[in-house]
Order: sequence, then C-alpha cells, then structure tokens
Amino acid sequence: MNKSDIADILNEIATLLEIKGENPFKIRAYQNGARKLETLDADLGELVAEGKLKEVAGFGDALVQKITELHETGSLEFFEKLKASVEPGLVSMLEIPGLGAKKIKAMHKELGIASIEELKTACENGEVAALKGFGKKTAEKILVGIENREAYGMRHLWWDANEVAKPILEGLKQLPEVEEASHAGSLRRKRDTVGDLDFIVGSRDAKPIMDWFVGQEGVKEVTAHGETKSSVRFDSGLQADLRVVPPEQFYFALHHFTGSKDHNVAMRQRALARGMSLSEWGLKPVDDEDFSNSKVIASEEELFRCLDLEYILPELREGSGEIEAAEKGKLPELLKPEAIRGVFHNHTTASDGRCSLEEMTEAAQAKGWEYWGTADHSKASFQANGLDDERVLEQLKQIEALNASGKFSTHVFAGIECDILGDGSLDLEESTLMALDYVVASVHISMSQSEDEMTKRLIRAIEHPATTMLGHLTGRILLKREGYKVDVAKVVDAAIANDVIVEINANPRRLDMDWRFWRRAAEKGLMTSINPDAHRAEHFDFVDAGVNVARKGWLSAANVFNTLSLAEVKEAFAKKRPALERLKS
DNA sequence: GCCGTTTTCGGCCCGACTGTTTTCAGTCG
Repeated sequence: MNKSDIADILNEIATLLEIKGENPFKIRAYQNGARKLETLDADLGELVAEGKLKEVAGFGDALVQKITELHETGSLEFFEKLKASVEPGLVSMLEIPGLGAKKIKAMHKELGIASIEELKTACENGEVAALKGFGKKTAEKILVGIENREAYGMRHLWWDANEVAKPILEGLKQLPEVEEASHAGSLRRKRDTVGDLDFIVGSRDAKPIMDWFVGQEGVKEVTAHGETKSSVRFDSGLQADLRVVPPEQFYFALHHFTGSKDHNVAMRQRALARGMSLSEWGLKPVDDEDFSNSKVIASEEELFRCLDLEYILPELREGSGEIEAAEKGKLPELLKPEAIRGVFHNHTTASDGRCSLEEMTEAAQAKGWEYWGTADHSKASFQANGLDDERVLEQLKQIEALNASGKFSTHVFAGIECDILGDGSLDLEESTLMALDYVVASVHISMSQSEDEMTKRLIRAIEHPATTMLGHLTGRILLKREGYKVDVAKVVDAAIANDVIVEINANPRRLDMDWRFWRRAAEKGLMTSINPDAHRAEHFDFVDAGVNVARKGWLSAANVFNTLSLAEVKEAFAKKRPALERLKS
C-alpha cells in the first residue's frame, strides 16, 4: 500500500476516533501523521526496510507500527475493528454545519439516531429539540444544514471563486470607511479549490461596510450580519465572510484568516517559544492579560520579522516546511507570471478547439508572447476530431507557411497532443512525431488500468524518443473525477532520466500535476512547462492558474521551460530532433 | 498519540460565536 492510501486511512481513523469522543490531541496526532506521510520526501518502502520511520517528526511508536503494518500487509487490524465499532451514518453527519462529535454522539445515545434520514425525522418531530443541551434553534439549524448539504456542499474552483471575489475586493477598497482590505483564506493561498471566500477589512466604522457587503448583487441569503462579522451566500452556493477589525489589528487578522491552520499552529508555537502569544488580535507577551501591549506592525512582513522569519508568501503557508525554510533564509524566489514568454499545448479548430490557427496566433501576440505552440488531439481521441498522420503533416505545412509569412511577430511551434495508447505506445508514426517541433503525450483512453499498469504505460511513453512533455499526469477533473492511480515518484524519475518535461496543465479544472508534488520533483531536477490547454483564445489566461500551481510548488523561473526565450526553446527542441534542418534556423 | 535544555508526565494555539444556559459546552476557523 502506498503513501497516499495509508494517509487516507490515518485520516479516516482520526474521524472515527472523533466520533468516539477520543482525546482531541490523539486525533490531531493521526491527522498530523497523515499529512506528514503525504508530504514525505523519502521512499516509504526504504524507510520501513531501514527502520527509519521513527525518525520522522510526528511518527511515534504507535504510528510507526500502524504505517508499517499497512505498508506490508495492505490492511490494519486496529482500523478494521475501529470501523466496525462505528455506524457509518454517524460519520456522514459530521458534514452538517454545527454538528460535531459530541452532539452526534448524544443524539445517537439518547435517540438512537444513526443516519441523516433518521436525524431529519427526529428534528422534524421535535425529539432533537427536546434533548438536554439542544433546542429549537439547533434542530432548525440541522434541518437547514441537511437541505444545504447537497446543494451547497461543494467546493468551488479557485478560478471561479476568484472571479466572484475580485469585484467585491475592489468595491470594499472604494468604501470611504475602509482603511485596509484584503481577501484571505484558501483563495489568497491560491489552493486549487476553495470552500468559501474570506475578506478582512481594517476600519473604525464597521456598520456601513457590513451593510454594503450584505447588499451585494447576487447575494441570495445573509447568514450573519453582526458588528465584526457578516456572512452571505451567493446564488452559486458560494459563501463569503467579511470581518472588520480595527486598523491596528488588520495585519494580525489578515495573517490569521489567511492560514492555513497548520501554518498558524506552527507560528503560534514559534511565538510561544519566544515568550509571546500570537492570535488574530496581536502579538503580546504571553503573561499579559490583554492585547494593549501587542507589537505594532504595519505589514505582514513585520509580523514574520517579529518571529525572526523571512517573509512567507501566502501561497507557501501550508505548514509544510515553509517556516523552517524562512528561518534559514532559504525560501525560493517564486515564479512570477510575467516571466512566462510563451505557451505550449493548445488546440485549434483542427481538432476540438474553437479558434483557428491565425486567431490563436493573434491572441498570443496580443499577450506579448514570443511564441506559442499547437497541440491538437491525435486520432485515438476520435470524439475530439483527433488528427491522423496525414492531417498532422498538413497542419505542419500551414504552420510553416504562417511563420514564413511574417504576418505575426509571435512564432508558432508545431506540436501534437499525442494519445498514449493502452500499452504505452504513441498514437502516431514516429516519423510524423519527429517531424514536429514537440510532442505532448497524454492519456485520454483506457483510464481504469491498475496503478502498476498505468505507471508502466506512462514510463513507456516518456521513453519514446519523440516525447517532449507529459500531459496532465493523472487526468483528474477537480470536483468531478479522481485522477487515475499512478506512482508519481517513478514517473517523475523516468521523466528526469529521459529529459522529458512534465506539464502543469493550467486548465483550472485540472491543475495537474498537483502542486504538492512539485517541490520534491523540482529538487530532483524535473522541469515543467505551464500549459494552458487552451481550446479557445481566452483560455490563454489559464496560464495564471498554472503559475499559482508552480508557486505553491515552490518553483522558480529556472524550473519552468516556458520562461525560456524563443531562441532557447528552439535550441532545446532541436536537441531531441538533430536531423531536422528547419529547426536550426 | 507525540513530545522533551521547564523531559517520561502533563502539556498540546487561541478566541469568537451560538444556543443553551444562568455560567458554559460545542463548534468553527
């Protein structure tokens, strides 16, 4: 069993223990262990074999034993027994806002409620309201929560949430009462999906700001409208929270509500180690009663400086080593959007794109790019009007003619998104593929293979002499479809060994390969290309979402192929295709 | 369940809000 499967089980154990009313710190230890495992650099098999698992901070005797058992046997007796002792319906009740382990347990014990259906009935007939510690409002809230669960339970793509957030933030900044305003939360950290929007405002006069906020266009429901906090829900189901704090607290609050939780915990522990207490209200000596003696800061940078840290950008605040790096002054110089000088992997009307070769070139030129590249589908993607060898070569001629015409200053590279067939071979003739500037190899068919098969299949495609880049590594569609199982470490190693780029597919629904893998992969030497996978000219903008992934993955411009100049890209492509005269020009 | 220059037991980040209560428990971020 691999790292991420085991991490899933540790998280499940934590949830089950929560329902059982276990010590919260024990629960956290399992969650912490799961996270550690997910971000573990080293090979799990080696650590187990060498008995070095115990050396990982956060793994004690109990976790080492459980991880080892799972890794070696694929199952865990402790987990099976635990699972059998908890009714599954109770776990799903945790998803209802306002319900935690204690209440669920009480309702189960007193009323025998073991499913959301039963819970709904018990709320409707007054049984829940009659319970000690419960009441009418609690029952009503649960009913609303059950109703909303399906409609609004979904997270939202960062891209979509950002579109909603932009005008709100702009509007807040325009209000005369507002001194400082920012978005916060996972939106600011640029996670690929976000649960809700958070806004923080520094002001001495909260009321008009709150009133403006709840009166926004598209607000369907106001769920809170208080002095320091208001919450609204938009038609799309997206929820937004606004907090207004006195200006001197603004940067503390901004940092606090930007998170992540793990990052905040680590920051507070760091403050404590210096005799200070950190919260959204300020940073004060630990034995002071109130925050009147808090440090005064005029930026987030100063907050980090107070704790002897280099400034940590929001994207990096995931509690995965950023504080240690900031302490040593070893944070990376993150990729900037303006460093991108062109893009690969884009579709035209030749396959399933909406814009012609010329329209796309015009748009790329308008973006100020030095180059862009086509990568229409190959014939195995029949539903997408994929190109066969003949049509590929025909398109190549068109592209050469367009470049020769001098009509645009932006150079067009001729590529293909070639399907990786079930056995790992490519969908087009090698001679065809070698005639092109570059090849993006991607999986679109036979996606239900085992992890082992899929890994071998991808590696075989990577080893093909014509392959330049690997397309969307796992094929996931965020919020909709899990990616296929694949051993990422092995694929990354193969890509490095064969001088193949692994793309960051910047389509906001894909963002694949995931940001969590990039730091380690780049350290090993993997290059990426941020590819918009554009199916129309406006999709070129997706490249920004890809830059977010790169930044969250600790990448610098040096790790990103499409920060190279036109001449450098031509040279790199020519290395794989030495026989082609035209590439030397 | 983890951890340790205050170390093998007793801590573990901190505060607001809500709804239920007459002083607090549960939940949330």
